[in-house]
Amino acid sequence: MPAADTHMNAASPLTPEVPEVVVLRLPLYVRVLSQFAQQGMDVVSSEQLGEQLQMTPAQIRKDLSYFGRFGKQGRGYNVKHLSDELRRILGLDITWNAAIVGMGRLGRAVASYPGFEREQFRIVAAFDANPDLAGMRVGDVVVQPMNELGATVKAKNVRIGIVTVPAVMAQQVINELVAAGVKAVLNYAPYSPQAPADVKVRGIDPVLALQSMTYYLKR
Amino acid sequence: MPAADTHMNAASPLTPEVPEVVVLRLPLYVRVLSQFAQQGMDVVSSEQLGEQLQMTPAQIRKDLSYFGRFGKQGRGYNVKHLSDELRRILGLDITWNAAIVGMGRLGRAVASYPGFEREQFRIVAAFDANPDLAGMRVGDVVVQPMNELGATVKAKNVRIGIVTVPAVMAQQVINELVAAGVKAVLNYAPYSPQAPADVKVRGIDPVLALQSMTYYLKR
DNA sequence: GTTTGTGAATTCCTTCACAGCT
DNA sequence: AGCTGTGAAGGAATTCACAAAC
Repeated sequence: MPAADTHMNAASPLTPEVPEVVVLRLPLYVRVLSQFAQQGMDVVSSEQLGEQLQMTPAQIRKDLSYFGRFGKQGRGYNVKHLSDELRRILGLDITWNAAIVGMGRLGRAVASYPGFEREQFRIVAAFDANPDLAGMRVGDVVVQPMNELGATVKAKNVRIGIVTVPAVMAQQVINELVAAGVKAVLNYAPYSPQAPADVKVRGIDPVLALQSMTYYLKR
Repeated sequence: MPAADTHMNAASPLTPEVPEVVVLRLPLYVRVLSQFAQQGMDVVSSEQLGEQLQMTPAQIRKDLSYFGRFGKQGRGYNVKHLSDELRRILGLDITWNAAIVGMGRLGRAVASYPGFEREQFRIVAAFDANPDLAGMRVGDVVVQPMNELGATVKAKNVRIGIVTVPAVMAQQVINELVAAGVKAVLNYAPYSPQAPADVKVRGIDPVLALQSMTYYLKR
């Protein structure tokens, strides 16, 4: 196991855990660093990062300090170096395999989204409960029936499940993915699923996002 | 920064400043209440809501207490009543008009997603910078050129913008939407935009969600 | 001079625990 | 008895502010 964690504190029996909210922000830093790199910048300050991300420089520095010391006083952070370090910390230095379940309109759109491949997430299998869809080609993969999910997930080293089924099917599908060994689920269904504590679930629901904004719109 | 006013407490009894995290959770409550209603339940406890949403009952009760007293001691909450109240609080008792900008593959998929209409968000206009797409029919609307954005947004009472353009175009498009009077933006571009404080922006980025989960996967 | 990294201070959020209502 | 609503307590996250490094 690589020594990705520079944190000390060996006295506590429990590992000093990085707050989840910090982990959620790291990809944002990676994204903005790519942008700065594309603009030809090779050094950036926490001030500049904070301006772009609408957050305080102190928060960025504090977040980074959970993982190490990546900057130079009086100068800032090397864009390429910080980006590489954060990618390594997040486990983005390798390609991750994902399986998508639900090949209706939404599933086909998600499977065709080029943003995944661009960031080294590869959809290596697709499933649908409708046997009529089996054999259909979507992107780089061929749709398989649900009964092949367990074996395929294991055979293809799939660690991530993407769920694009109707809300009423989501729990059952997530159960099957978890049973097959998946430890991370990206859930597009408008439903809050149950999952074991060692399985990470993130929801993508544009309707929830809209519904929280209307609160501020209605004067 | 010497403008540190620690006594700016708005003494107004009618505006108890609700934390944004609370507002972000309200749509979740609405969603789970619909689910319970569909199952035929007409009363729920904070315990039951908490179990479904994986949060503590106390948090749910505290959140609701920002807006009123919706439950009955010893009994719980009337599902229909609480749902109606939360929808009203969120401004979901009316239909909201939205405009979508960027009619490429992603934009067409988003515009066709039935989840918006189902929750009374109506896409009433669509725009694209490519003049060749003008006139194309997508769902219920016809794609218009960008130079018609300002007038159309005003004419059709659009309060929400949905941005499905490439990252490099996102800031410019958001600027145009804001100039046209839009006060809420749902941003699908993998980019963190700048916007005035009175404009709400929420990002939808499945890649960010995946990137924060891999941190936990790489054991 | 500039900017980081970080303990300390502060602010914000969650959970507790129980009075009070049904 | 059962469950809400809510001050108070406790815990987390953010921001401050400054010594150290360049």
